[in-house]
Order: sequence, then structure tokens, then C-alpha cells
Amino acid sequence: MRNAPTILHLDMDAFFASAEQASKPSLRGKAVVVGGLGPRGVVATASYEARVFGVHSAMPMAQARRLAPNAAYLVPRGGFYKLISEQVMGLLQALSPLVEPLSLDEAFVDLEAGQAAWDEASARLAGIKLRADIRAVTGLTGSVGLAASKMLAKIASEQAKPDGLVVIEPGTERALLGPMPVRTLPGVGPATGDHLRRAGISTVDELAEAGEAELVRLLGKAHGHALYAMALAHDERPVVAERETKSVSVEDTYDVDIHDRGRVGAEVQRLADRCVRRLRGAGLSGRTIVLKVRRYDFSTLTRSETLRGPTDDPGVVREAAARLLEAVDTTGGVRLLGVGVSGLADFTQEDLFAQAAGELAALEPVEEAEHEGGEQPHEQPAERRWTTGHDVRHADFGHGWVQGSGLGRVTVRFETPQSEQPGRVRTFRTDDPALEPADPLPLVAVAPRRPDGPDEELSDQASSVPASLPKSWSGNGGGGATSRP
DNA sequence: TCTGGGGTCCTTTGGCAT
DNA sequence: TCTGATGCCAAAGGACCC
Repeated sequence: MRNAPTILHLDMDAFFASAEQASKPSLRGKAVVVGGLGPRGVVATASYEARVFGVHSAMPMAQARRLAPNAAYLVPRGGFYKLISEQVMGLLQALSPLVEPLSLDEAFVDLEAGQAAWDEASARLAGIKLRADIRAVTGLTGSVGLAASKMLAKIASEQAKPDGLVVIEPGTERALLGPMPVRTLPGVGPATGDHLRRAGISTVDELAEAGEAELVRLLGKAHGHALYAMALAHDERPVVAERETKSVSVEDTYDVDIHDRGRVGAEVQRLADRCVRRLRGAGLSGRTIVLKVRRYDFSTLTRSETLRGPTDDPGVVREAAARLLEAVDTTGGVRLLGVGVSGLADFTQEDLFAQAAGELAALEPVEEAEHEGGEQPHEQPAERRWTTGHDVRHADFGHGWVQGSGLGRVTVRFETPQSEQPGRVRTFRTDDPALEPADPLPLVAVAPRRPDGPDEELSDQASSVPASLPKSWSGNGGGGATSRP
């Protein structure tokens, strides 16, 4: 283990919810819950205001609504969060080439490898500057943990939340870790936690006292060894910049269980197509096709089949998935279906040429957009749909977002991330020609870039910040500063 | 109260080849 | 030729993470 806290873990605070609050001034300071809105949705992120009511990630949405009936409930806007994430990751890349993203809102950075820090003082400075830069570029807050290993950096950022920075100094690790509950350690979830509790182990110190042999006996070889090392604060895992994908899968939970066998078959075909589209989008092919079925009683089973060689042929995947389905009893109904491909290989363009034409034609008809929001396909065929929380633009009133819709009406709140007051609300007919869907605006005003010379509007706060916007925001979409209603 | 979606890694079991 | 050890692979399930 290195002797300076030069591994940095960044965790954006309540990321999805904060992004929505930044984008919609009327939600600032209010309880905001982002997640699936259907009858079987769960919470993806709750704002800190919503957490006060006991709402937290992974909680069923129905329960959240009972706890916080007055919160704003929004569906996740993945594309929007991805744009913000790219800005944040860009700032991390500027620190070091060794950046390991864990998700849209989390990453490790090896500061030493980027010569961004070499001791505690320089690491702390880098962390402070990073947090300021993130705020300047995205308008959001992130928490930073610094330590000599990944595990401890992650624990540090957890302690730093929200909007803070914590350094764990080398030498203090075991004293710090000892009294903590075992659930603090990465890899200890509900099942392992219970298992250990029944064995009389509830703190990290007790884990270390139990000894390696005992932990291996209780939890198996890999898990036992790993956990013992963690308990002693030993963690030599390097920060890895690129990790290759091992599997690609898609799945849908249905609002009501599907009983009709024909419908189940049709859904599996759709999922197979969607899965192949994703597979191809990533430039991959795979050998093993996996079908996943969750039944009415939540019992889950998987069936898989390994082909002789890798494929990205939609017909082949569809047929394999259909074969696998034949072996599954679905009487009683299914609540979830999924199709995945693993055993991946990079395909070369040549592989594809021979088959490309026919297969692409076979895939074309299905629209990805149909699936937005996880809803069932067949409703309101031609009518325009206004999704709550999504951005819109009105010819007369400017930029806003959909607050709700129904009964042929759509309610819009007109405000932008730069509005200082909550915007005004207006209701339109859903077919109002003056109303159209719009892209999200950047959360921080960007001065139009001139051929040379500095960005004046940014120069106060963030002179040192590379004004890097993701492509989708660097074009003319960035009218945020000039389009106040 | 009723449990998403997209992943990763590990374990167990059984078949098959050496 | 039979048997055992060994090791690999496929299949299934489960825990965990964000």
C-alpha cells in the first residue's frame, strides 16, 4: 500500500435528484424523488430533502409516496445525466490518465499516476480544487474521499457526504475502521451481513479477530480472503482505467403480470432485438444467450445456451431465446423478462459484412423510443406524449418543462437553470403546435466562445477550468444564459 | 410494503476429456 | 480396460454494486 493518500474517490451528491433541482429552480430546496413512476417502480435517487422523510434508493416508489406525498416525482433522464457525467469525468481526466468510472456519478482517480499529487498536502489541494471545478462547471456538488487505497478512499467519500472532503491519513486506517459495522466494507451486503451477525461478528475489529480461516469457512474462499484483507485495511487493487464489457442485457418489468404465453413469446423476441441492437452498438458479439424470467411470486430463473461461436445476428439470438423459453413454465404469470448475451468477443467489421444487409433490415422497424419510461407499448398511437420532467420549448413563452399532462392538456413550468425565481406555470392542449420537445439546457451558463480571448463570464469563478462541454452541449443548444423568460 | 435495470463476480454441480 | 484425479467448460443461482 502506498504511503500517501493519493487515491481519490469522487461521489456526486444525490446525483439524479440534484441534477433535476439544478435544472428546475422551482424544485430547489424541495423533496425530489427520481425513479420509475409505474406501479412497480423503485427509487433511484432521493434528494436530501426527501431523505428527511425516510425515502432512500431502492425503496419501492409506492412506499416513498406514502412517506413523502408532497415530493416531486420524476422519471430519470439518462441522457441528461450522461452529459453532466461527461463534464465531470473530463475534469477527472485532467488530473490523471488513471480514472476508473464506477457509474455515472462515481469514479476513482490515481492522483500519483497523473502527478497531480504526491503527498497529503498536495492531494488535499487537488481534492479541494476538483470540488470547486465541479461546482463551477456543472453547478452540482460532489464529495471527495482521499486515502491510500480504493476501499478507504470510498469510505472517506461516504463520510464526506454531502458536499465535503475527507482525508484518511496513512497509519490511521485500522483505528478508524475497527469500530465500524461490517456493512461499511464493500462487498458486505444484506446476506453477508446477516451471515456474519449470526456468527457473532458485527464490527470490522471482530472480523479481523475472527481470523482468515474462520472467514473462509463462513463465506467461502474468495469472499473470505478478500474480507479478511479489507478488515486489516489491506487493499492493493489498482485503479484501472479501461475495463472491458463482459455481458450485455436488457430486461423489462411489466406493470401487470403477463399470463398469455403468446404475449410472453412476443416480448422475448422484442427483448432479443433490443439486446442485439445494444450489442452491435457496442461493436460486440457473444456466444452465450441468457433468458431471464421472474415469475409472479418474484422467484427468478435463468436459462442459457452457448453457441459454437459468437454472434450478433438478431435471428440467431431470437431463436435461441425462444428455445430457452420453451423449457420454462410460465403458468401463474411473469412479472419480468430479460435477454442477455455474454461470452463476448470484439467483432471485426468483416464478420458483419456478409450478413449485414438482411439483418439490419430485420431490426429496423423497432423503435427504441417506444420504450422510454418502461411503459407498455400500445397506448395513444399517434398523439404526442409529454413526459413529466422533460424539457419543452414554446414559441411564445420559451423554455420550460412538463409538470404534468393528461385529459388532452399539458402543464408546463417556464424556467431555465438560470432562472432566479420559480417560473410561471401554463396549461396547453397536448396538440398545441407552438409547443415542442426540447433538449435540456446546460446547468451553468456558458459564454459563447470567441475565436480567441477568454470566456469572460467564467473568468471569475473558474479561470482554471477547461470549458469542456460534451458535444451535444457545445453547439447552439447552449442558449441557457440568453433565454430567460 | 412489495420489491428497477444494468452490470460484476463467485460458488456449486455435472459432463466430458485427458 | 477400468478407475481415479484433475481440470475445463457450461449452466444455474446468488450476492452485491450503483
